[in-house]
Amino acid sequence: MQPENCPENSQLYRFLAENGMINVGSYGFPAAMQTLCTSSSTSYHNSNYHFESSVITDMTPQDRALAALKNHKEAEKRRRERINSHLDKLRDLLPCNSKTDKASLLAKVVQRVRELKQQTSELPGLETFPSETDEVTVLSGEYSSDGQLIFKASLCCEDRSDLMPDLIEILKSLHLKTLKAEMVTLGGRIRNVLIIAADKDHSVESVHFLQNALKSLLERSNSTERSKRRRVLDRKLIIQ
Amino acid sequence: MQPENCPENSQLYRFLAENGMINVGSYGFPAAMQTLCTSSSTSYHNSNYHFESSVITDMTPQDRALAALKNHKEAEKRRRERINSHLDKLRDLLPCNSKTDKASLLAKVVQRVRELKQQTSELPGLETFPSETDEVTVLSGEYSSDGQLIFKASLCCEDRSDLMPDLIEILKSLHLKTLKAEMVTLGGRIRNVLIIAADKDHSVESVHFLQNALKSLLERSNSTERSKRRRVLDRKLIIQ
DNA sequence: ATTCACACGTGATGC
DNA sequence: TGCATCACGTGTGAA
Repeated sequence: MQPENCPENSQLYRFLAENGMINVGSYGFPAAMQTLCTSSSTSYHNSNYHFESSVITDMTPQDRALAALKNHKEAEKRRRERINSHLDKLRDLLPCNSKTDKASLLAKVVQRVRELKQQTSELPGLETFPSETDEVTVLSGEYSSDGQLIFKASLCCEDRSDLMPDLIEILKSLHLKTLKAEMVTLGGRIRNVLIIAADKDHSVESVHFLQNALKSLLERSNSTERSKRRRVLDRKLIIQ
Repeated sequence: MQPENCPENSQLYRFLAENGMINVGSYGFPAAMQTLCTSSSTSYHNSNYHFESSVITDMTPQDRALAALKNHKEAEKRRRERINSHLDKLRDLLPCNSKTDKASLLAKVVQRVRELKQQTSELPGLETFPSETDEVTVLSGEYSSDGQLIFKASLCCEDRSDLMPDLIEILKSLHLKTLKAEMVTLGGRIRNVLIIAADKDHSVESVHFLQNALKSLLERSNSTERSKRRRVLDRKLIIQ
């Protein structure tokens, strides 16, 4: 807890304060008590203030504006704190001391994630079964003799019945041909590994588009509630 | 390239501008050309103004202040861009679409790094040899029958002659006893794995302090130039 | 004295 | 409308 940083120093604040808004501190909503959540950073429950009608009706437009401003200010502060707390966690996780730059820290994180991603993808046997974490991997691939770009795409997520139609639709819309497909499900999760051929004309863009499309596909999977997670038969299917 | 964001909207700017500083755009020093570093994503080309010496000598204090302000503004903008570009890279690396929150994105990153770190630390055989990436791992450990906390600490970094003395000094200052030590070097890099006992009184704090101390040790290793990287004999030493 | 990184409060924008 | 996020310009302290 650092001492309050005296926003009264601000010219604008002084300007407003001198115009008769004295008790700035008494207005405004209480900042929603933020409970520490493990990872997802977003627990904005209990924004339930019950205030009497008189409080509302007594608010002049100026008061409302000031209250909104204060609210906004505090919300922004909470947002910063949330982001910074995650950055601190990352500082703990990576080999760097506590006073490294935000930018350098993030650079290290990028590097580390790339490395780890590569390491795990190189591990034999781990790739065949679906993992517990969602994943989209699109490797750069090579050009075949006739100029087509051949590359590998992998998608690991919760299984759902309309996943394959969506996937097929995506591939069709991007004019991508599936040369080989490997599909493994285990415990309600699925891993798809596709070998794909892209037309020579827009091959690079297609790869990038595909990556984004797969990610949004995956987001859609996540937005559907977990409670619907039906138990499906584990199956392994290889088309080639 | 978005259209200029008209800082003239700002009240302060307007205030300054109305006091006779009309041609704000023509003043200002060129931002110091920032050299491109590999990872930091910053292409700050073409801020090349070449001004005659008269320009400098003609600077009134007001001009200098304005120039400094502009400089500062631009530097800050560059900093933001640097950070955000790293965040964008992380967005590409993780399974999330391009419009996910900064905070949520970072939460995912934390989760991912934790997972990957755990995965790789569980892999047999990979841990014995020093890796190419610097690493500090301090596992939580267990309490022995006499109340001491027994835990494992691992440190992987460039080898250097005064690493061991530093390490010993750290352990001594934290009142930690080394029960078992394993040291493997390969190609100028070293991996230390220590089994450590902490006094019952400040065991938890000691673990945390140790982690930070090891990290700063590692930072010191990095700050010494790589050119001094002497070729040392690979060795494997186990004390127990 | 200059540079650098950070936190802050604010306006804009989206839902 | 209110409540999110974001980019921005600024003040400030450390090297």
